[in-house]
Amino acid sequence: MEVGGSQDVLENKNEENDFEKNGSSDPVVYQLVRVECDGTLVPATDDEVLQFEHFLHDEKVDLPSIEDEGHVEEFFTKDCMLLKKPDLEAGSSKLETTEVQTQKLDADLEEDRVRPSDDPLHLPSKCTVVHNQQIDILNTEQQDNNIFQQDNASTKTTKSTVLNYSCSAEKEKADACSRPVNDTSTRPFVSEVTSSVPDFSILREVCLDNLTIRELQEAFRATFGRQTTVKDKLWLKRQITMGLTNSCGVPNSGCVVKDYKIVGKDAKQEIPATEGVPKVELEATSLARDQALDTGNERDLLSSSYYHGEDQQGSSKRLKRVPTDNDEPQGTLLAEQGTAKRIRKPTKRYIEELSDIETNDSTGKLFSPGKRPAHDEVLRKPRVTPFREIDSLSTTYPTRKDTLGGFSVHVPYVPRMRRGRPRRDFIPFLDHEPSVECTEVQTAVEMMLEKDGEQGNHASKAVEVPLTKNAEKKGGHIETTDSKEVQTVQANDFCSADAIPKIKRGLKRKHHRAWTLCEVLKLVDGVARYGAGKWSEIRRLAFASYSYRTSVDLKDKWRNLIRTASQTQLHTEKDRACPRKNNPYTIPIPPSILLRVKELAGLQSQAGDLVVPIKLSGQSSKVVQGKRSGFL
DNA sequence: CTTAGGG
DNA sequence: CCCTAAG
Repeated sequence: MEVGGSQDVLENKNEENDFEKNGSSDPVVYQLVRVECDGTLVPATDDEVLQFEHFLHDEKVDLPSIEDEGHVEEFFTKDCMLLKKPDLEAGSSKLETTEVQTQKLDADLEEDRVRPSDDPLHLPSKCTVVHNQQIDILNTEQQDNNIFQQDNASTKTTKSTVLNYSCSAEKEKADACSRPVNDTSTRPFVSEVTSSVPDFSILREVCLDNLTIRELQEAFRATFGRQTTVKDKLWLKRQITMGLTNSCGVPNSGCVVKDYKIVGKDAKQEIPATEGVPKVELEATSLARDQALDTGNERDLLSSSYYHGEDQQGSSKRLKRVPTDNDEPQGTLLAEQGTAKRIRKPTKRYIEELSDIETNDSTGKLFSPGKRPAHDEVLRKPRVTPFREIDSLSTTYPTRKDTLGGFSVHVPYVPRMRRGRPRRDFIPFLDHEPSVECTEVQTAVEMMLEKDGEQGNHASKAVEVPLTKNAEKKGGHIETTDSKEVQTVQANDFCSADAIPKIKRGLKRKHHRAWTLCEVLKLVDGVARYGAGKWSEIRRLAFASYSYRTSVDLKDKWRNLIRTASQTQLHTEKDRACPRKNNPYTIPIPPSILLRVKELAGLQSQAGDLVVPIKLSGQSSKVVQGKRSGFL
């Protein structure tokens, strides 16, 4: 069953939009919802979903451990929160850990949600990801690393935008939590993290309740090795506690951490440190449930639903893991090592992103929906699914064939993803474009062949290549990208993002075609006949043979002509003095033509609505001695 | 799709 | 040339 579930992940997701559904199915589904002030959940809008998707995606794909906390934090600060709805059927055993973690996390999140005003950062409405069902992700053929990614991919397809952030996050969290101080596991990031983790031995016994926010933050830092800007005491406490105890079953309040154990101040319960990490966590969780430890209402809700499902799968799902609860981290370590999965090495990107996020966060500058999101979002997008996939396969980008100046070449292909303002700071990917080399030749040829209009039309239009491969994803993702400026979750796009736009750019740019004298003449004539502004007409009638000149081109050219004409006139004499100024590469336009252009321009502007074209039967430039030519 | 404009 | 906003 599990397996089947996993396979159907995507499908399930699609179908599980409605979080009302119970967790009868295995798949874990996250739905993005908005939590209103009153705590009600409202389905997120596409935009919101979009945002989250990115965010989530990032998280999942490359985020390793501990940092998760940070992310979550970010989440909050951004007024977004991840909520998992635990209809619980634990997925496969593997997943379980995650699941459990998730549960806990959710609890935390919920907690946060419940206490909106605690933190200034919390805004009235929030975005929440609801976890509808458990997905047996782990069973998927993809291994840990890929799982989330895959998940994302599938998610994207869904318009409903089901997000499964918690999964990874949870997982990570689990890792973090379970990670013992001396964890020497082979996991790359783990070691890394570990190193950064200050010895919280000093925190072995602490009563978090007595700490100030600042102290808590400090403790947080000590525990997770990273700074936090969260000012939510409760949250901090919980995080810290969890971190120290490797447990997620942390009461909302009144608890003391003792030797990696949580000691309920209220004497409610004592949660054994779950060294077994996730797995153990599960146990712990269940335990907690039994004990009805937490006072949190939301918690109860969660647990109820959560456990609801659990009963069925209960034993089977649970890790076979022996409940050997060693309070000792070491034990945890061993256990961890024994566990095959949960190995995800941090991506550089991830790291950067993370830091970036933090940076931003610390800045205290919550991104304002207005501006930057536009770019960032777009930029980020690409990396999300399609590209990722590609990336993993081979670091190459998809290419398409294009003909430039008669040369057939492969150019990186990227589907057009946005319609918003283009990014300007990208580094031209054009260098790639073969057209450069060909250009000279071609232009030269063209010059000589001004007549044959049809020539070289190939280059002009980039063919819309159906991206079959990315189709699905695109549908879900890229497409959505178009949505205006959605406030993006984060602005850290720099790494992956910028690459995409460039590519696209390069592809699209039409081959440059120098205007020939002949064309200019025709243009001028056309303007004279039909009037400036009738570009389509002119193009149709006068440029019938030059298919590569669009009305826009004509317009642009005309504009340039006017510009040069005016300049030339003024500086005619000067030009002689400074011949260098004349661009040798531009075709010198005979003064006569310029003159005429000028006149026409003047007439046009003057006439205003006197659109009536002046009939110049004669081709000679001089002919047009407009009555008003004097004006200019 | 066309135009007009800014880049 | 590109990209967009307006028609």
